[in-house]
Amino acid sequence: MNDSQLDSVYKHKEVEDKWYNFWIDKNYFHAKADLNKKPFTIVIPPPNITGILHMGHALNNTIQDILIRYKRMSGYIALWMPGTDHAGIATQNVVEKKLKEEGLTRFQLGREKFLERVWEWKDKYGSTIISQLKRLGASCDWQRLHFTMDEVHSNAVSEAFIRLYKKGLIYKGDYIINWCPRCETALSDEESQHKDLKGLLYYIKYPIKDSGEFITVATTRPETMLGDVAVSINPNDERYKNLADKTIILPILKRELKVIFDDFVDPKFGTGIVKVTPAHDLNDFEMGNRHNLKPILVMHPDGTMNHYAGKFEGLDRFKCREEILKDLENTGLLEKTVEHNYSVGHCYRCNTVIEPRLSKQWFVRIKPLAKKAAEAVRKGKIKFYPKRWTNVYLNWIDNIRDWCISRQIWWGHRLPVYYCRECLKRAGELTVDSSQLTEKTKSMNYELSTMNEKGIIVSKTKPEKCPDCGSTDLVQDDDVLDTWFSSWLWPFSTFDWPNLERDFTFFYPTTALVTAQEIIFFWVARMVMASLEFIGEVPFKDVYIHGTVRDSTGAKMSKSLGNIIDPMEVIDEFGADALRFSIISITAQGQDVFLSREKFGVGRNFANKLWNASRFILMNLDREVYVCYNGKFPLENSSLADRWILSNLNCAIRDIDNSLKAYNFNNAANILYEFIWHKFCDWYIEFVKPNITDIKVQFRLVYLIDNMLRLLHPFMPFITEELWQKFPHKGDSVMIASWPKADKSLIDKALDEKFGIIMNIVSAARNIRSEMDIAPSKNINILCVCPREEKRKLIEEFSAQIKFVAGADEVKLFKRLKKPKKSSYACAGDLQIYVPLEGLIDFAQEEKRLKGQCEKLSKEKDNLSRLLKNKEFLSKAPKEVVALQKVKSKEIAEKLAKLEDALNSLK
RNA sequence: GGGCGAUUGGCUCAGUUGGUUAGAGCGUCACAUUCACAUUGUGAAGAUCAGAGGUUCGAAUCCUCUAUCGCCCACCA
Repeated sequence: MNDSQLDSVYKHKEVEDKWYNFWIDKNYFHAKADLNKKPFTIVIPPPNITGILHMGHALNNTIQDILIRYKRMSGYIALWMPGTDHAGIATQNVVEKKLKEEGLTRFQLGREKFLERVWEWKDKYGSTIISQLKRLGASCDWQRLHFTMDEVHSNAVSEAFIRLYKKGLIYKGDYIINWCPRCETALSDEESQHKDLKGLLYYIKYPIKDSGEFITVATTRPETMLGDVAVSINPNDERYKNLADKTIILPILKRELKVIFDDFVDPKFGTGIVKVTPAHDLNDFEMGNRHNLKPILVMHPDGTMNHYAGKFEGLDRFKCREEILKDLENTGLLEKTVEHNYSVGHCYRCNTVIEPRLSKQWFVRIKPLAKKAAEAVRKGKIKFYPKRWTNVYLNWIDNIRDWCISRQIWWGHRLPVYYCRECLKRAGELTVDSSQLTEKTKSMNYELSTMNEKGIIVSKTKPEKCPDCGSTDLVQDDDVLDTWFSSWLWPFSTFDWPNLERDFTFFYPTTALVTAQEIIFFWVARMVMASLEFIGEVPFKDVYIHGTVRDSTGAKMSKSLGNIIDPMEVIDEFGADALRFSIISITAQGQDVFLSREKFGVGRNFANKLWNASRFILMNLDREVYVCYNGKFPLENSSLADRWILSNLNCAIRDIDNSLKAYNFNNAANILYEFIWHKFCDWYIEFVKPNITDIKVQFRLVYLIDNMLRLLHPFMPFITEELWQKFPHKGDSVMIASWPKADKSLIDKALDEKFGIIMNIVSAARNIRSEMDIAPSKNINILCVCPREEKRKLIEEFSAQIKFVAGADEVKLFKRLKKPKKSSYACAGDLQIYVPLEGLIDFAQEEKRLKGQCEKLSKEKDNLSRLLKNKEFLSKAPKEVVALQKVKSKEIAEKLAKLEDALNSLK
């Protein structure tokens, strides 16, 4: 007996920090380029600094850690590049909220002071998520921790911007963009999330000038009528041909509107006449361009109406809508209101209804980049797992529109763009109508017009003077770049691009990207574009898209719904290993995960089972094993059980490898669960228990545990390290131990069949025991009838074990035997088992039990005989299948006959 | 409007290239605590694989249609 006594329950709290610190101290997470080895690289999807770890992160990072640990053990130089994202709008919102509590706005503070506050906030809270990742066990190379606002990244961002600008792929232009009136910034199309709303369609009468007649237009946003400059009709619409030279009077404002004819208008929708508001609707804007109409912007950036709105000036857009409707109703111009379902964009950060707004913004001309990115995927240079995302990606990228990259916020990478006021003045471009600007927009200076290239200087640092006119009156553009403009460089900016060195050459392109479906467009596609553009290579080879984490009702987990399960609480209660294992084992490839608290019991119980199996072995381990363990499984004098478990171990290794290679993580986890619990613990340990003092048995157990711990380590890093260290082992840590290799020569399916005979006997005996209500304290005798010599020998060999696990006094073997009186019967495979019950037998119960079995068998027999009479089956099915069915049929018939005999002899 | 996913025992999900006995886990029921583990063990009950049609000797699996749920995309005034 060994003196190292373990608790009977695995206590994760005493283990996790200890080993994490140990790994850190040993510097195991650091990946150093080594040309003699192969690289395996993953860049982390950088979590927002505003974020705290949620279950989506837990899933995402567990998957990455599994891959990284697996590959690291397999001999790769495995680099997991960590970092965080500055998350422009999100972070700015958080800090602004805090300011509000102090009664401050960012404008009162000014840009510089405000940014100081954001950095303060970042220093204080920005690393929360990093420490949470550590608790999860993430083996990131923390020496390389990056942040998207670090200098390296700012430099990369400027570099990218300038290169694209010089290639003519970045431009500034007037366009209808998605405007969030709460964040007061432009958003990309991807940042505007469409939601279906039940709304109303308002039919409004517009008077025809000097006629006393009206036309009717339909709109969902009446407030935008204040910006109408025309009404539009399909040129083929016979109904309205007479309106061609008429003038329409805009109600309320009494402005005169032209009538234009445009194919865009669908005669079947509404009245077939559309109001045209080029400053607040994309289609209207395009129509306006086609017909040379001058747009009228009627709102301030904060969504209140400006002076073009006349008496509605100062009202919020929705309040304005109400007032206009009242007004129209009072003047009899509101013809009708009908219910109408439509979809409206919402800000992905604050959920405010997006206002389409004419605005001067910076755009990336994306089609040339997208073309290459589509090609790379079509040619198979990048593969999606599961495959179906390929089409989603391609569909998006084939229909891509230019990317609006400027944001009117302060937290982010400021555009590397400077304006020469002198040049702009001379070009007449500096035309800010200050009466239109609120305090906010004034400070942002955002309407500074720069359509003329002259006067625009794109540069990483502020130039001393204008290269054209020599003026020193230069100002930097106030806007910052979309957060994703730094994210899309992430796979190579983390390698200090454009100053690429050894590490880059070694580790790039990265191997796999693990992410959620939500950001395929935001991030995945754009990284592909950026890498192809700036590096000339794909950024990664595999993209694994995992599902969304939902609660048990299927709702997406979110703070606002209050259905969050906090991973930190789960780690406290169940342990990090339990969290990791549970979430992985229930996540089929690419399927959404439905979580509830109870599900973490699976992992915890599994950890405890492993703990106790190890405890049992450790309790019985001789010192000699510690001294002499050489990592081998002693095959001399090995039994069927030994060869069986060894075959199954190698089978498991092979299948786990295949599963991991195919990104089937749940499969791999379940193979381990099945092997460790139901093969190793349930059968193997039970079978070696009688011989536990045998040193060879101990070596074998240690070998098996050693292998299991290695295989399980990527999934459950903490408990495997804790146990591995307690067992005889070579090396300093399981996390750098070598990954087991499957020895296919040891895999033998015949062993399963042979060992299955033993298992069947035990199961049959247990079944009888249970169904016949035989108390566990009462021992039984098992009479085994088996005509075949070799099988009898086999059973003989294991009689001690069978006795042990089935609670039998004796296992007697017979070549032939007339059914003994007063005994219960069972068939186990092709052999028969009797358990004499000496007066204890309840005939009625036994009859019922046997009849039940008979029924099952005869159904099966009927099915098979029908099949075997089917001529077409016999002629068309492969010979092997037919032969197999014949054998089966014969076996079943025999079994059934014997069962019926047993049943009859009861009477 | 277009696309995708799901539908399998009470619940949550597996199910590789079609092969005839559809698997787990949780839950349920019964029994068990001298046993490494009650976070346990043993046994049992429980599913005509959403529906219809088709291909095939043979379909949970392949095809078509339908239904329900969910997601994504889209410039439906």
